[in-house]
Amino acid sequence: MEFIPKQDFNPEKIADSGQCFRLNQLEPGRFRLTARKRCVELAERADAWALDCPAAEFDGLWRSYFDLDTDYAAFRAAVPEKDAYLTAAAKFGTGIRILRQDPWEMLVTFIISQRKNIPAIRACVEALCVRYGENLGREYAFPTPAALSGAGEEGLRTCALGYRAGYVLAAARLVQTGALDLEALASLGDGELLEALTAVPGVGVKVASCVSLFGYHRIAAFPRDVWINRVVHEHYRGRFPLYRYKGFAGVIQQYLFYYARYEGKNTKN
DNA sequence: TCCCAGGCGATCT
DNA sequence: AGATCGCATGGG
Repeated sequence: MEFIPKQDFNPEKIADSGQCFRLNQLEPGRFRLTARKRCVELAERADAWALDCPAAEFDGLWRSYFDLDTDYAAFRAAVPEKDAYLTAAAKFGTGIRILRQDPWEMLVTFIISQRKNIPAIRACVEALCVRYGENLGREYAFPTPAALSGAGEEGLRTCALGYRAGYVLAAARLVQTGALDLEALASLGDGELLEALTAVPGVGVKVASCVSLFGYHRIAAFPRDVWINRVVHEHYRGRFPLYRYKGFAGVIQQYLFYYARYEGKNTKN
C-alpha cells in the first residue's frame, strides 16, 4: 500500500479531464486505472489516496506516471489575477496533473477521439481492450500494435470506430512493421515530434498535440479543440495569451478544458 | 428530425 | 492559403 497526498492530486478530476480514458470510478472514493499493462486501484483516505501496489511498483512506475514530482502550484502562479476566468479555471482544476501515458495508446485513442464525445471515446477504447487486449485479470491491457494490425478494419469497426478504423489500422501497421518508431520519437524536439506524428494518416495538428502532451509529456503543447476554441472566442476575443505560459501551456490548456466542459453544464459530453 | 462530439483529408476557389 | 464538405456512430 502506497499513499499520494491529496494536495494537488485529484483522481476524480483527472478521470474527467479528457486526457485519459481508462481511469474509472468504481464507487465514490474508489478508482481503478489500467495502464502500462498494469492495473491499480486508488482508495480515498482522509488526507491521501491509497494505491494497492507494492512500494517498488509505486516508485518504479506510478510516481512518474502521475507526475508527482512536478510542482503544479508554480504553473498556476503564472496566471495573473486580472485574468479572472483562468484564475477560476485553475482553482477549479487544482488536482489535475498531466499523466505520463503510453505514446501508442495515446496515438490510437486520440485518432479515435475525432468527432466523438468523451463517453463515446471511452466506450470505443474499452471495446478495443476487451476484444484485442491481453487479459490482466481484473481488466484488459490496451492492445498492442500487432493485435490491432491483426484485427483488420472490419474487426475495428465492430468496436464502433466508424471511418477511423482505417486510420487506426494504418497506424498499427506503421508501428508494427517498424516504419514508425514511437519510442525513437521521444528524442525529437517538440516541433519535429509534431511533424512526425502528423505524418500518420488521420493525425492532424490537434491529435498530434494531444499525443505530444499526454503521451510524450510535452507540456508546452496546447491542443486546440472545439472547447478551447469556444473559450478563446468567448473569453479572450479569439486570442489566448500563450506567451505568459511558455513551456507549460498544456497544463493551462487542461485547466481551461476541464472548466469549460464543466461550465457547459453538460457534464455528460 | 436536427445537432453535436477533444478533426481530418480531399476538393474546391 | 483559406473555405467547404463528407465521414460513422451515438446521445440529447
